[in-house]
Amino acid sequence: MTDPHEVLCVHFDRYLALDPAEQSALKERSRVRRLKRRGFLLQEGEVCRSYAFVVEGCLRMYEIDEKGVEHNLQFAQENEWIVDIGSFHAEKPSSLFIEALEPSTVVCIEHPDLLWLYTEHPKFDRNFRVIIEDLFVELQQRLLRRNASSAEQRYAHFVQHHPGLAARVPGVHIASYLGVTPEFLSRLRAKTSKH
Amino acid sequence: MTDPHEVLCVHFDRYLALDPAEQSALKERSRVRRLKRRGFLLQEGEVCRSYAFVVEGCLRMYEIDEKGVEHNLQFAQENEWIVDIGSFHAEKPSSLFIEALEPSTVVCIEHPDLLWLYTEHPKFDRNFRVIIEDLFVELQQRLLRRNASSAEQRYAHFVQHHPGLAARVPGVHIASYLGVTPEFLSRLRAKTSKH
DNA sequence: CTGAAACCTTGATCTGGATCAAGGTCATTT
DNA sequence: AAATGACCTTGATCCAGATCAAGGTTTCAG
Repeated sequence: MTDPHEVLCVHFDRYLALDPAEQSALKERSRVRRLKRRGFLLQEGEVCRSYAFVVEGCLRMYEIDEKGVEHNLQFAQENEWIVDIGSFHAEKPSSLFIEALEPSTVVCIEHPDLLWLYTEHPKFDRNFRVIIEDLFVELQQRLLRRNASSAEQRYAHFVQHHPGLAARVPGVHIASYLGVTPEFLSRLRAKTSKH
Repeated sequence: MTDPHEVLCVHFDRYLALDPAEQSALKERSRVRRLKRRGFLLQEGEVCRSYAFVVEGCLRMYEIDEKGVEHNLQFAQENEWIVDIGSFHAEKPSSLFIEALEPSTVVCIEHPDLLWLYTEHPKFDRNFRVIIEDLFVELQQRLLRRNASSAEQRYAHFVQHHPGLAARVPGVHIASYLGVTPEFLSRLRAKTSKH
């Protein structure tokens, strides 16, 4: 309903809010993309060309291992970023996929545009530093949990901290995100739901 | 070149190199700390007050779970950073420990000093953004490996990519870092070493 | 409306890695 | 030089979670 660019600008209010000049620069240097369910924003072998900000919908980023098994690394819902940062910055082919789980709307900032924003408006350096720091902390916690907690505990934690995702995303994908098989997740759910 | 501050300045040459003004600002706003073996830079319950850059030695960051088991989250050797970013920025008590595995020398930048550097010299925003981006990518890869590879593969990968650490750090700590028990790591080593 | 694909469940069996237990080798300290 | 504790190894047993197999339900494109 509201303009996707607008949503993105508002998002930055959570950090150092953008002044009008920065807002219009951002609008000029980004573009809206709409994806249908199962549409890809990135596929293995391609260079990840843009930082994507989710305005509406839900996406996942995953890898396929040598046995052909998928491993979900990240979900992104409204107001979250999704990008293969390694591929994006090095401009090297990615080993990841980014796929829409629902019809989705994202705002994309391509590599040269982001660099331009960084150097022309240092506030973007600052804001993206803070954004990544937060993601980094989350990721560290996830890795610690992966090593320190049982599948049951990890699932309980996921449901508690991402109730939206738990309801929105098929179990197969949650299982893969947590590092268990779909069968085992099903059993966990069965156990959990009796009381 | 043996001056720890000097080593830190040189480190930034890998990113946007610092000009003389930035170098002297950095020197003024950081301080050298020496730790003996088993000395702590951070303990559970304390606020992590500083970003630490390792000039010499080797440290680890870990958590102790409710059963009293340690889980190593990160090692840091010469020219690497170690900090609980979450605790540092939120100025909240940490749940982590940072301990020297050897007598070590680090350069510390405290919270107010880093903020001052960020606002006074925006290049630090940029450089720390890039530093964290790199760490973030590494962490993502580790999490993917944790979910997609066997203990044997993870250990092989560790030895290949961190031969220095593999030789320097006791097996117990490597095991914990990889998410296996020391006993199992010992068996992996036995298997691996017979050609 | 229909068929195929996506998704979930449940049972039977198997296995990578954990746990428990014991002994052995170094270093450091006293 | 003994003693303490850190570190590594090896064997026996156990279990959380994987794998394999089958059937059931919902979703949706044609």
